Amino acid sequence: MASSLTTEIKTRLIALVRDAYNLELDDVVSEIPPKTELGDLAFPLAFDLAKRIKAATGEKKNPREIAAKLAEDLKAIAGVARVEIAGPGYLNVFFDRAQTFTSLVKSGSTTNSQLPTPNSKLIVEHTSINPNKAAHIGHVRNSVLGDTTARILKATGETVEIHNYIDNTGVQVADVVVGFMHLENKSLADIKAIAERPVKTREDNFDYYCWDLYSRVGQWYEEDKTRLAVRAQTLHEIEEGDNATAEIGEYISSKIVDCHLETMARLDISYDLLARESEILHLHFWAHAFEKLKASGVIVFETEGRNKDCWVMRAETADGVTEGQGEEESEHDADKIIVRSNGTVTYTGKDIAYHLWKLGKLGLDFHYRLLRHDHHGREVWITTGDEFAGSATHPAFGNGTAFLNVIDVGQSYPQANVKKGVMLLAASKEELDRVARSAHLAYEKVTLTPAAAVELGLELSEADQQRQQIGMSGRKGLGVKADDLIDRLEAKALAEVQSRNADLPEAQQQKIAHQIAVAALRYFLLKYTRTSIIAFDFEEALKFRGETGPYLQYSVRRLSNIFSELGRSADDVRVDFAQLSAEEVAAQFAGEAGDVLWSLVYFASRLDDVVQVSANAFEPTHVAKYAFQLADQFNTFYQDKRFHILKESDAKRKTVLLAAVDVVRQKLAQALSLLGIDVPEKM
RNA sequence: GGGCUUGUAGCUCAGGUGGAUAGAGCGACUGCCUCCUAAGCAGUAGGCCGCUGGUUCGAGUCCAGCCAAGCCCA
Repeated sequence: MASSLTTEIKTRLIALVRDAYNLELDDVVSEIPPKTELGDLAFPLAFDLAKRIKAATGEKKNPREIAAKLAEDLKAIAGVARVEIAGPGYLNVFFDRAQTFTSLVKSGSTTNSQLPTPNSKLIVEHTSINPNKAAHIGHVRNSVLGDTTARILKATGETVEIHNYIDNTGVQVADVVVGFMHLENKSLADIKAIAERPVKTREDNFDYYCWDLYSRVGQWYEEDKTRLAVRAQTLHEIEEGDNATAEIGEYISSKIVDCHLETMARLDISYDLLARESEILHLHFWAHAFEKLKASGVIVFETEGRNKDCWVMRAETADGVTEGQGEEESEHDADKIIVRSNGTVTYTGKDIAYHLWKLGKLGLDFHYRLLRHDHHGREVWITTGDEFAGSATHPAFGNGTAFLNVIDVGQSYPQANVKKGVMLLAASKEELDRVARSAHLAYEKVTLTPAAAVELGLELSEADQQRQQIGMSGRKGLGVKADDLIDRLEAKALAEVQSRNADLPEAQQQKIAHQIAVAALRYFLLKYTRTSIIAFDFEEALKFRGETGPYLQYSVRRLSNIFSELGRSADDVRVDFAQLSAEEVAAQFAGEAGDVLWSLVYFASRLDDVVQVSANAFEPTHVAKYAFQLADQFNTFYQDKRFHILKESDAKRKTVLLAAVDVVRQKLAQALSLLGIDVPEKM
């Protein structure tokens, strides 16, 4: 395959440079030339070599001359057709098109040949929505990023365990409990009646009910600040457990979690484990971690200064380099406090305890029970604090080699501290290296354009009208609810499907509309890099044309339709293809039309590389952009007058074209699957 | 005040480890359904890549300093 050939060429170049110039290169930079005519792989290394040779020997060499010397040897590598020196000294390699293409066709649907990384498990945490109200578009960005990143990591051979952290004892849950108990004077039975009432419209859903209630509680506090004492008391009772308030909190949060799981299932997102804050509390994870942190000296007790009587994390990095010691106190000092002078633990402290568990270093474990089977029938487990409620047998959770947390960018500093705390406890260099791979997958928020805010019923102040974007606010009840948006997408897609495929049964139309809606939403959220703020605009999100998910689906549909029209399978075509000689295949890649065909096939062959880059950077948008480019290139090819695939009279040429179509189809379908996008049977 | 992030076409955004003529979508304009094809395609217009320096054979990319916006922390 192309990527292994690249590796071979690089290895050879390093050896050549060693022999010819006595220089040791760590790696060789390669790039893809801007035009097919310039070659398939370019090495600008002669420029760098000229400089290094001059520095070492004082001898001035022309980069072109150096490149020419190296080129001779590369020609001998199997799979390399020819090598050219271009411009001021580029070394451009042309692949043997027939050979590369033939191996691509042969490899069929097999993906990366990479072996699974042994003894490694990545814990990906995403979603983690406060269980007190309906999920909105910002939450969905988190879930789609996390889910897609996990799919991509798995494709590179990683073992991935997906966690969804549930803060069921936090202040947000407390607020909704306050709403039910103090604003509405409802008992647990009353709340159950609401949660379990028959649902006629979305508005009847329990998470929608809580959405409104939560914003009313916010107003209630606003009206009289002394009411915040009610919140404090409620929160305290929830944290304590074993009382009526805690029971209500437990019921509400569990019901809301159910709602969230249903919402995410619509987008084909699921989890291995739901880890709950209540268990972290009641199983005393923190107390355990506290002892470890004290014993290892990672945190120290301050006896003087402004952090007097606090336990703080040492201002020393994992490398042993001290930072900002002495007079220069860090501005973020407060966050390095792990235990306050009044004896309470900070969030950072509790989070360190939880992450020690993720890495199997806490010396404590949750109990687990099977919560449900997801929409694919896979098991979804949840933690429990009650040993007897837990299942005797369960999968081995946690004990990961590294953790990846999908959390919005606002948490960057606390997250950095959590990682630092965990790193400081690493027992060995090897462990440190493994844990160092852990990362905070920070992503920017989804905000509202002023137009979207107006559409949601917000009356804009003059100042707001001037702004580019308006932040969503759960507290104010301002936001685009995930289920509302999916509903709108499905309705719009259904109208489109009906106008194109009126003859299909309604159930099938709805299934297709659903698939299109999911594709539109997922791609909309993945086309941006993580660091880009998405200003949500209804018109933009509801688009099915241009750079969108439905465009990608449509492209795969077209690719597949070629085979339906042909009346033969891709396997049949591969059998035909195997009969062709190398010369017959090569003939189809000659000339200008051959260049067009080759660049399409070559681009399709690059999926594995893109997936690897995407996985390394935890940036799923790379795969999304690649899929769009591949689809775009195919559609251009498809309308090119020189390629009338089914009408092609030359049987051998037709076979090569069909084999090429199949390669593109498989790679594009594979990319879409990594993005969590299904391809409808008809479009 | 400090930390993080961002600044590229009218708008929204791509541009791994510095490389050849900086790209896409949307919007605008001109065309293309007698064809395996219109959820599509071809074409036109649109750029001091925030500013100023520096490193380099070569900078949208790296470094420094400014300017502006957003977020986080006191």
